[in-house]
Amino acid sequence: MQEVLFDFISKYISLTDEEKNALDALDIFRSVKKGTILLEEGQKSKDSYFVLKGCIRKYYVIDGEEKTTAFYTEMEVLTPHCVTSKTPSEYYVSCIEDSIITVTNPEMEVETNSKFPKFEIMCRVLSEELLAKQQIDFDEFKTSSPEQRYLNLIQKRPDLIQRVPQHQLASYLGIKPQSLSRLRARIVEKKI
Amino acid sequence: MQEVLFDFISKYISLTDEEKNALDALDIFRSVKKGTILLEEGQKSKDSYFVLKGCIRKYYVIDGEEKTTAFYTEMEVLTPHCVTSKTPSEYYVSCIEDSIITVTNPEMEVETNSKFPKFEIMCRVLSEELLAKQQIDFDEFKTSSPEQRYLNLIQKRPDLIQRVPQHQLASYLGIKPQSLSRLRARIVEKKI
DNA sequence: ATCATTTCTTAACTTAAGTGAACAAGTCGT
DNA sequence: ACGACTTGTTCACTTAAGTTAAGAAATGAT
Repeated sequence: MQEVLFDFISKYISLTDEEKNALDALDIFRSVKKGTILLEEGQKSKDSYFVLKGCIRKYYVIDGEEKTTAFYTEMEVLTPHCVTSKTPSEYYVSCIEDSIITVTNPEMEVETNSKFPKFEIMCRVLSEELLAKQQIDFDEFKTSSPEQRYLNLIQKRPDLIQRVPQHQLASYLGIKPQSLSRLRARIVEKKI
Repeated sequence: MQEVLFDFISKYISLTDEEKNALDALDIFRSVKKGTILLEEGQKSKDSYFVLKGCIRKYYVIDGEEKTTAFYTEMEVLTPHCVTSKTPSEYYVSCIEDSIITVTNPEMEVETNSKFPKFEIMCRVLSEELLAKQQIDFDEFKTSSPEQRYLNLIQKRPDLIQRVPQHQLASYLGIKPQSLSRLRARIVEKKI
């Protein structure tokens, strides 16, 4: 499984054997069962998750209702807000498929970054990339209707539609499950 | 005006006189008039903007309609997507008040970062911070109705409601100007 | 295999946003 | 001061999403 991580990293920086060993030594790989809750509301965690295989989801509970706002699949990183803000988490993170992830914390990063300055650069590039992507996604969300957003999702992350329950997809699209169901029926209607 | 920039930077790293001089030497301060278009759709620009005073806005033109997706005010940075993606810009950036901004490009950053490794760290922290903030904003947007979003905006960025035209605010909230006008009337109604 | 739970769909009704148009108020340039 | 353009509001009408509820289908546990 390390290979998947090394391949990912090699897109940003080249790794020496020494660096690979240092990463191995951190013992960051975890195998998690579907349904496992990685982070709960109110918890103070320092852990970031990088998905090597599988899917994790972030959700809020508002007025007793789950509101899913993000899915993280292969090669995606989630650093919960509470890690940087040092406040209790506003949301949950759970595993919606049996998954393999890495679990890291800021201390590990600080240590690795000071030993290998290359990592600092990779972290900056990565978070800048992520920020740029996030901004485009947000813009698209704001400028389109729920129906357009769903059609857009079919184009951009068709896998999600297969692997994720509809009611979780609905809040991801900013609507209610019934609306998504109706909207889907409407689209099929139009095609005929 | 440099002082404003130095104060901002000093929240992240401490600056020596040598470093301050290096920054001065870059000659990055610009004074821009209201209405100036800093970036046009289709353009390939490398410039990032940091607002010291005033307000700039980012907008798309979709089916002949302007869709405003972000405002940047004092102490906020905009690195347009085209800078990192090296593709023509999908959107416009214009100045909606007489403003003072800095204009920088990746070459400057590379140079400064290699001279002063501290800057690399600041850049990472900054973009991580921005990413975290952006994610919270996106989550809030997804989990709330237009009316809640407007009430939220009154709390979080009351200045925007004063300094920005309503029809631009509307698309920022993901709705049409008429809907915002109606929604505002509804809120006033409720208060009485 | 059965029961309970979760997930998804459908329908009727309510509420709010989109649309198109008209008008008033404000701003800008000359 | 004037007209042109921009901005904001209102209204009538259309369309779509929210709500509540019922039931079908799928999933999981024992």
